Amino acid sequence: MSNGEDDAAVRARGRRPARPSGDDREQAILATAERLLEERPLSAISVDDLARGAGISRPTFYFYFASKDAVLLSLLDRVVTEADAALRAAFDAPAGSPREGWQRAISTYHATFRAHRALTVACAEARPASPEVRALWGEVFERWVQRCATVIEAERARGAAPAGPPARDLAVALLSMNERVLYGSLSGDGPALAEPDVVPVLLRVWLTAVYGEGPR
Amino acid sequence: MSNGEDDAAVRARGRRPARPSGDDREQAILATAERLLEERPLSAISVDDLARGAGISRPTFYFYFASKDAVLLSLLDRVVTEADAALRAAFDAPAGSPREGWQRAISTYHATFRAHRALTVACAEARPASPEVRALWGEVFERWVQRCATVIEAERARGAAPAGPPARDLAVALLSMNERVLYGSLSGDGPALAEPDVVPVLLRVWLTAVYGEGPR
DNA sequence: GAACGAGTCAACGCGCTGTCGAGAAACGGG
DNA sequence: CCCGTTTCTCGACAGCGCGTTGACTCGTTC
Repeated sequence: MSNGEDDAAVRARGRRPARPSGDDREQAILATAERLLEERPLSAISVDDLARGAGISRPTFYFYFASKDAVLLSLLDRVVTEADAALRAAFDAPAGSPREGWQRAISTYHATFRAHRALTVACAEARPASPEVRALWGEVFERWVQRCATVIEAERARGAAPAGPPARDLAVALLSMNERVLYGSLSGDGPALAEPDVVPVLLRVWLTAVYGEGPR
Repeated sequence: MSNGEDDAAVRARGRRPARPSGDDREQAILATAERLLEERPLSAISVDDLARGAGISRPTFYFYFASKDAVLLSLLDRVVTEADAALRAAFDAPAGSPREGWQRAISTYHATFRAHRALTVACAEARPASPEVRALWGEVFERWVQRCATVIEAERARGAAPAGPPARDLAVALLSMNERVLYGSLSGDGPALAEPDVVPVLLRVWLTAVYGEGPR
């Protein structure tokens, strides 16, 4: 949800009514996690690594986070909020044709996650194992699906795009493509698109899928 | 590679020169793995579960497989070989237009992996952690990319498809879409396409991407 | 019948996770 | 100024899953 409640509100009402000493530790853990993720996957990072990196002992770690995954979730929450805001801005930007809107959205999506490569890859890999990560990602994905579907329907309504599969289905397929292609290109695993080619190729597929005639 | 060497050749030259008793155990382990994967993810299945399910003790398991992942790899190898053969057949089938070829290929892809839902999902989830799984999947993926790229180039050469991004890049993007959409629909996680909609929607995107004009 | 190799398992060591209970350190009211 | 309360800290424990070791059985082979 990226509500920030699990972070801020709990902080306010529960812990830390006056003293600000332990907040640093929490930040230190997050920073350590981000740093270690640059060099190895989450599965190769133990709670002990995180704790030592933050200058505390392992049990103390559990005072701040329920698990390793909770740290990742907290990190993901920030990035996802950032991405969502950037994406909303890209869509709502007044200037240019709708096609330029797609272009802006795809570049923004790509740029945001590329700026947090290690975290993005780690989350993609943790998703199957962590219900929370799955839920959080599912929510933003659903939001983007709806946003895209709305735009597609608007384009169809004004006659700019032809009829086709349900706009929602198209959006799911295309966003899935973005996700997988981006992951491949960031993780460097297997056959992947080279960095500079990612956006133009994705854009091309989006444009033909949205504006192209179906089988004639 | 699905070369079968790690399975068959090693079997022939190393172990089992005469006695056939232990082969059943190996099959029992594979069968147990496939059965247990129907009900829970690989991460929730221990080597002990596999061993007990096959009626042997845990150390004995290691006589047959190097690890849990090796079992999965062995299972994946079979499915991937099957999928590759089916896909090759779909492409090489003489009848119909090239567009029908795409349709056959996508349905075949979908049908094959759907028939092994649990295994497919497990492999997708194990891929980040297992270099062998990653390598095997990477190989078949690359093979499919090349096959698709070849067809796209042929279509362009005969004037049926317009110029566009490098055929290889297009193939990577579209196959990535297939992979992610199929995984989503099989794992039932997050926003996904409903089973019957998967093939038509994917096909539509493929056709517009390959045959549609780019931004005009 | 000795030597060999396939197959089997109890027992071990390791690294990881998460928890418990006993403290130290800071506040807040009497 | 002391005392209870809350925040924070960690040593030590319990448990699980992995992969290995070493010894033991049993059929085969020479």
